[in-house]
Amino acid sequence: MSSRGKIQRGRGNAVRIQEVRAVVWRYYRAKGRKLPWRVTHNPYRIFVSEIMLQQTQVERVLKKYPQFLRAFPSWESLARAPLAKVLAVWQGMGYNRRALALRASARRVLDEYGGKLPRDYDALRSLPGVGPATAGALSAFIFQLPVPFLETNIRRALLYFFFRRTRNKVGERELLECAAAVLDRKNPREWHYALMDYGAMLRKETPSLNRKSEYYRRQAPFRGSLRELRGKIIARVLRGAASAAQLQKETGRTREDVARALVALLREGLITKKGGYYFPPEGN
DNA sequence: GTCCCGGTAG
DNA sequence: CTACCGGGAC
Repeated sequence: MSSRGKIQRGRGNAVRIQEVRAVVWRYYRAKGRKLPWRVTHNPYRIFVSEIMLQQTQVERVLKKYPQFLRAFPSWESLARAPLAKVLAVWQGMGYNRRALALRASARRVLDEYGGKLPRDYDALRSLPGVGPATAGALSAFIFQLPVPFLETNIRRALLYFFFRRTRNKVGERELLECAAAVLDRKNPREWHYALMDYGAMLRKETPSLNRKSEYYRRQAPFRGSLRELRGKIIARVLRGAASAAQLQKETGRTREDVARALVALLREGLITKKGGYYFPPEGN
């Protein structure tokens, strides 16, 4: 913590932390969101939701989540599913590599951990598609462990509570220390739900709060990007095999762009190629 | 049309 | 640090 940090030990700060907790809990009791992945304790279901929620708004996940769980209700069913099927169900979520990572994680949970998600943070962190935010969320939501973590809503809430008058950018370390300080160790699961809901509320009330975070990055435009093209190619190939020429014509993009996208998608295993035609990934 | 929102991996 | 998706707000 920096010298002017807001959460150094001391009587005043202890009071401040109690106030923050009280505000957050009060808001949660009144306006907390009842989300499908919050009413379950099934590790698989919570794991799926956390992968889906990466870089993806709650409203979109709400739509896809039940469909995905119907198609793949367990670690086993997901692990055995053909990649093409998983990608097909995933369509609309964006960032298709998450679907690969999700199935790969299911396989590792079965093969390495006998179908039981490990409690250990580093073991979670080593699963494909699981970074610090997701590992922390899984620790809290599945295992009720007091692991502080940062994601966008938590970041926003902490900036609001502890750095509202600060002019400078706030670093991740500082924010993580705040997260650890306010964490209610009696109930980490509900505490993080509450803090995230508070942050989500702030987004509507005070836009752009997160720009005070060092973590904040402005995004490259989506229109005309390779990302957009990749998504289109995957969606197209799932409907039926296509040649590069077809893909170029149908997407209206340059041959170079199409070639670049195809090479990358092949390398990542999101498509396959046979006799000049591109297909969804092969079975098993 | 332009901008905004959101974690992980290489 | 950069690449990865898509929908919704303005």
